[in-house]
Amino acid sequence: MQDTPNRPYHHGDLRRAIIETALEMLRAEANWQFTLREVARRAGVSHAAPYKHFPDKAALLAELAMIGFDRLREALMKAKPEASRSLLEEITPIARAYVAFGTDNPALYRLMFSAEEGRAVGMHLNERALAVFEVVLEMLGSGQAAGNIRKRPIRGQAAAVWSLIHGMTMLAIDGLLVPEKVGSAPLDAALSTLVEGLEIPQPNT
Amino acid sequence: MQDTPNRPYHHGDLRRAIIETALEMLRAEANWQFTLREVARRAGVSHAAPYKHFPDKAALLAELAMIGFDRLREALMKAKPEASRSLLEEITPIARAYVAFGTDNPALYRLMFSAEEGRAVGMHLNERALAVFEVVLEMLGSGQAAGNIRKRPIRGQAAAVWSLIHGMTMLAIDGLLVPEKVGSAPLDAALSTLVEGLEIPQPNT
DNA sequence: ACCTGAACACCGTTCAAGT
DNA sequence: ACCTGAACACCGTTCAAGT
Repeated sequence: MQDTPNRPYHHGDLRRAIIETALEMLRAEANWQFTLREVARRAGVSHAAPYKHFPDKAALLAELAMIGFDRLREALMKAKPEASRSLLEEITPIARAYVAFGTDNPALYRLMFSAEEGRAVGMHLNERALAVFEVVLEMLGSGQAAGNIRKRPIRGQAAAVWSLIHGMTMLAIDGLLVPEKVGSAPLDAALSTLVEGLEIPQPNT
Repeated sequence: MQDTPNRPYHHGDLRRAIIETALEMLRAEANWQFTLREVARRAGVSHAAPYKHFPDKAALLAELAMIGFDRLREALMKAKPEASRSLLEEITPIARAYVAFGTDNPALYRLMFSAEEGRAVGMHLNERALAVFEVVLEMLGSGQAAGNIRKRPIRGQAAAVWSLIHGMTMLAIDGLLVPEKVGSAPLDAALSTLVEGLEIPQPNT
């Protein structure tokens, strides 16, 4: 696919090719044992070539994880509704987009949260992950300002929202939170429980 | 440790020894690349010996994961308070015990939720995992019966509780939900948000 | 400056042979 | 019935050598 018929000795942009090949393979198979050699093989280069562009396997994984976080953040921002009357209307599409990102890209999502090495190396992985947290934070901030949300420490509320959605995504990927096992539409049900804890109680409760 | 000085040719109870050695190693190092050969080495047997007791590496991982779920369930039941006046009083010690289990045994906890193979093999891993879900379910059931909890579909509420606590545990293990980064005492803050969504609104809100 | 091929130290898994 | 040792096909990583 990315190897030209008369591929020259020098690839041209092997770095990008490696990343794209890896992302493709992550998308294709959910339970794939990530292998540097296989990535190189499919990119059409020797297994030693990647080492000219990444210090080691962990560095590539960290890079992929960062891309994953960036994409997740974009997906969340795109899902953000223009205007919304209630918190549930605001939070539901974002939460849906989040879980959908995870279940559509299970291997990548897992990778994003298991790159221990990448995190230890001191790369910008943590910051990228916390950028997702910021999206949640902003949403809650505007909700509090609009008077839709209980006045509580906002970082605590954000921790609750992120934890719940991240946990649900993980359980969904693991096949543990599917309708047959846990009741129908677990996302919506869990979400409304969460929203009831965030929003200011209405008279008709 | 578990290899006697004059160990005979036949180990006696190698199956148990392998499991215990593996658990020990999981406890010792948080970011350990699980290696069948290293387990065998530390158990004092050849690297082929484990294959007489487990069909393959995935089977051993699945077994360890099941043990992990059993221990988690025990820890939760032990943490369950005798009597409790409010939902927060009931749920807080359980949630604390859950997160503590994860942060105390990060490698094992990760393993429990990443044994894709073990789940596919059709072992009883899923059932063991869902037994944890049952603990949450029971707690909410008694809470609803006592009139502490909003009358909502209970499986949805349980999905919210398990997702939030699982997500928080994972984020804590990943070092993403620590006080410095996310505000102080994220567990307590998130928990009170969740509890506000579960319990029937009090007049003094 | 970028890539290859051989080499090294590891894995998981199998299988004939040992006790 | 249970364990070992050699063997096979794989990895990640390094390094001299090629273009």
